[in-house]
Amino acid sequence: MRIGELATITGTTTKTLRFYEDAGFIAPPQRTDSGYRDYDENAVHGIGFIKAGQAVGLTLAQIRQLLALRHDGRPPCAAATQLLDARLADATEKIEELQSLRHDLLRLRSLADDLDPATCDPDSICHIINPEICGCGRHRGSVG
Amino acid sequence: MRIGELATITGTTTKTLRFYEDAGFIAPPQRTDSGYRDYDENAVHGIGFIKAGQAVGLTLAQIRQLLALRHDGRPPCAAATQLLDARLADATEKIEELQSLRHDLLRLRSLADDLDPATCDPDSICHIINPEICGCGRHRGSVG
DNA sequence: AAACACCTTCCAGTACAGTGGAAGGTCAAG
DNA sequence: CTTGACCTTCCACTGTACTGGAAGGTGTTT
Repeated sequence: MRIGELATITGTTTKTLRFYEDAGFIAPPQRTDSGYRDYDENAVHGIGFIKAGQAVGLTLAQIRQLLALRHDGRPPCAAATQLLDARLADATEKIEELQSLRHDLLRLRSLADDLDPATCDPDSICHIINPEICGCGRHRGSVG
Repeated sequence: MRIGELATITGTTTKTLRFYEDAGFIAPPQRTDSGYRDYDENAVHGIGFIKAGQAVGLTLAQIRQLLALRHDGRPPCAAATQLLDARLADATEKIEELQSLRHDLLRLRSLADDLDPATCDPDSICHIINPEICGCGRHRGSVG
């Protein structure tokens, strides 16, 4: 099948597929006489793996590690399990950070209803968003 | 005060402060005879506002909007409240996504303990991370 | 006078995962 | 024989928030 069809059935774009090939995430496919890429069924599995990895929050760099193991003929299961554990710890931590951020936001939100814009001091720029009352630095990392 | 001192007391770096100035987040300060930046107390408030905004998850672009209002002599309170509401919705949604991701990760993790690497099919690359069993596409956006 | 910390500007690079667009080739239908 | 959909390569760019480093000036201390 050609690149457009593979893009459609895997839910990506032709741009992305060429990018994956250039970056070594999928094997370069056969070519037709006119130079068009000609994929087989395995390509669908390859893209599926990348998407599955992304769905559980792996980066392409991590997915690349797993692919390298498989390429060497070794099952990537142990490495995958480690990455899963790391993601699990990440996700748990991020949930906690977001919950703490959410509490701060709710607090500021009710403050916003109580404060009068007319009493807002220009020097401090804003009396709602303010280092005195925001949880400055408490949500470590980019809590997004 | 000079840039290094301002960096220390605001918890940033001189690089970042020059970046903020270049990008219009803080007013260019006075200069000494030798060309050194010479900040006053208000600069501390300016940086404090930026940090407070970041602490509640605003982007620099959003902080810039609020600064523009203040610059025009208008209190940014109403706009800040809107941004707070948007962040609140964001955070709530992201928490839900992460919780769903976390469940998937736990499921995969226990699967990983049950499956034997020796039975892992090379064509599908990995029997743990797999479009069939991963929540492919269910965690919309970069759930990070 | 030399060492050292600090300051200046300017340009380029980081991570991440692609995306945009130009310039041109291929193939089937009308 | 031309239209339109699809394909090719290649290079540069997106957004976010900085960060690194070169080349050189300033200011205080020893």
